[in-house]
Amino acid sequence: KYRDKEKEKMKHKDGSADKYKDKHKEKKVTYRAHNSWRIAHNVFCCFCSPPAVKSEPEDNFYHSPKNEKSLKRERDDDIDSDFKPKKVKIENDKKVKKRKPEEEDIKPKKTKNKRAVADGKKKAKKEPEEKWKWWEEERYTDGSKWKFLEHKGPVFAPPYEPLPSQVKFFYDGKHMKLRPEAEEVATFFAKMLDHEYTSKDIFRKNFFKDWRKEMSAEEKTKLTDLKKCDFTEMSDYFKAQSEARKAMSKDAKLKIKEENERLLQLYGFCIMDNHRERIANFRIEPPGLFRGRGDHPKMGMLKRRIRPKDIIVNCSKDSKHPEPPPGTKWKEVRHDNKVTWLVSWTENIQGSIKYIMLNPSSRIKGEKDWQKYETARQLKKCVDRIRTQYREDWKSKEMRIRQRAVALYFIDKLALRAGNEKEEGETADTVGCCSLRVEHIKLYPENDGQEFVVEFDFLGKDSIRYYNKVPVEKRVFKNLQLFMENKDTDDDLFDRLNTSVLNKHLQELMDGLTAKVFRTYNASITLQQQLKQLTSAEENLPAKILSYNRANRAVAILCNHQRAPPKTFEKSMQNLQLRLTCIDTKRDQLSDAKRELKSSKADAKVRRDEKSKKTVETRKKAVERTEEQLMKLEVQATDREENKQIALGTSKLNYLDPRISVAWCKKWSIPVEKIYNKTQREKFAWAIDMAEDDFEF
DNA sequence: AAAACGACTTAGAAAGCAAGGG
DNA sequence: CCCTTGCTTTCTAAGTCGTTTT
Repeated sequence: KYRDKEKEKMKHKDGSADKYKDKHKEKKVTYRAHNSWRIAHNVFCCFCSPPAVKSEPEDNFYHSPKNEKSLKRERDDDIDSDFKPKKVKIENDKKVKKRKPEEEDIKPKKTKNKRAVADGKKKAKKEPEEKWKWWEEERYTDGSKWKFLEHKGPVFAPPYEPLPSQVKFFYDGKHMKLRPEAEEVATFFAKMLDHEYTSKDIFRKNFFKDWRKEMSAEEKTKLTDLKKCDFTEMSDYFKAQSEARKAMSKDAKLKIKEENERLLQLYGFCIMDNHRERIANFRIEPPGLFRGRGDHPKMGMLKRRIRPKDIIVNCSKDSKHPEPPPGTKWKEVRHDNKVTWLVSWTENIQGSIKYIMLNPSSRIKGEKDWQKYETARQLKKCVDRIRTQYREDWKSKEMRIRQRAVALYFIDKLALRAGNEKEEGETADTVGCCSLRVEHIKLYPENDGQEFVVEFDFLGKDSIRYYNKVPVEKRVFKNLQLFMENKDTDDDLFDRLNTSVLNKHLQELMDGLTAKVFRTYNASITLQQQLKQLTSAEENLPAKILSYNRANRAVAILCNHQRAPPKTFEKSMQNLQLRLTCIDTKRDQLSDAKRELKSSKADAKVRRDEKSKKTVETRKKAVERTEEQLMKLEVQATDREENKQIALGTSKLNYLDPRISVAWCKKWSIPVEKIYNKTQREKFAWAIDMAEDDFEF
């Protein structure tokens, strides 16, 4: 056993010697200031807390697979076959095609509306098609995403309009007229002058380099130093423009609105398989300066204008193809129904492909979303087994297995992202689980009275800082010590692991399982568990909603969804103060009203006439109303306070099975509008329609 | 087997807008 | 009625993960 271990260690040293390049030596880690509260408050959520505490909720939900579903077994089998998006083995078997992954109501609807075939496009346009329930129809099982697709193509960015001649640009104090190509790029910079980006070295360097590419030979020789460029007149001009826009007459504003609506109706929808569906982003991204997040090496580079000849159009052969603008041609028109995009182009900063796709309310996005949650529910059934296994694997004699097991433990317990490797120098230096480096964790055999504490401190997606101190099990701790032996701070912590190895392993544990499923699963199960725990029947509506938001917040904390507190942080604090004063006033009003009520009651007793009875009634009502208002304000204030730098939206939109929320609303007779706004209701229409109050994730 | 590519989901910031309080 | 101010919508960057190419 020990020899093996040694062998592993050797491999470690030799095999990966050149893997440990000096890659991250001089990276600057600039954390956002607002994250410091996390350190200060040492925030934990249910999954970051010690195992002992954690195991309680688990018991409620992590049933062993057998107990859990003995009754429903056969049906689950069907479900399984439904949710193999890629490897559909059942090809033409109509019987298996029932698209209901939901156990409760598979049978009734399956033959109702067959997906109509690819010809009735005209008709689809006519009928406004009030609320198509795609979730009651069959799904494709052959890997195709649609049979018919017609759209009008993208809307291009408006062409550049040269500045009026009175708006001048100065170089080294002297007026200089730029030719339009160079002037346009200059305006991009001018528009960002107030932003701190423009003071960053890399941004300025990248911008200037790309700007010079747009200059004439003459301009190039003259303009050699960005510091000598004076964009203030341009900047002021644009500010004035936006002021003018704000101050426009109602009429003019309406006109613009109408024009936007016209554009939306024309370009904002497509016809996919007989249904008119909303497109998410039908406008091509306008040119401008690239704004990466965090310490991005390419910030400030010129994002070039996209022209028709950059565009690949995807639609069905028998559709009316979109026309390129007069005098131009598309790069290509293709008819690929194995993909969901309508338009694509290659972007020049990273060389990646950008797409125009459908709105989240569309069938094609909704089905996928639904399926995502079904996969997570599958994980629920086998998560106990998987957890047992990775704990076993902590003892493996193979280094790669141990690393895999510890990484998986982090992904499960802390909801970390998988952490693909990234090309160095192309993007900001951020990491996820598999790409953690030695410098990102600290080990404390003992810390604040807890044993085996791991301190995480790294920049994750979007350069959002992840900071957490977590007690772990002894075996994990010992393993981490082993992984860190003889390594430099910028070496990979899991040097024998990457996301593709991990996901291959997960695939073997459960069909469709990947690292991100754990995030979805843990987020949703946490919501369900927290809702159960926090909601009490006696509470009134605002209090229940506060409970919902708190449950939501637990998830957001788990997933580390942060937001920058508004720039006017101080001001918002003042506002809160104001709100509190407001509440106080309400409180006074309330006691006044109560006193009045009492006196009028007494009055009524003496007089016993209709009039005084009425007064009692109205005063009673007044008290109730004020009480309600007070409650509402208090709740609002607490909610906001607790929410200061936590963003609930992302988890609500991407991680929480909407059926949990819908079921909760039904159970407590809370209008779903209190939880989901219009957009969200559109996206989750399937869940709102199908989830009953007894839905269990 | 590793690098590159392609398609798709997830993400926070900024822009736009409406509603409620002074 | 105006003006914040907070919510919604838009925007597009930045991930994940499977497939294809080298």
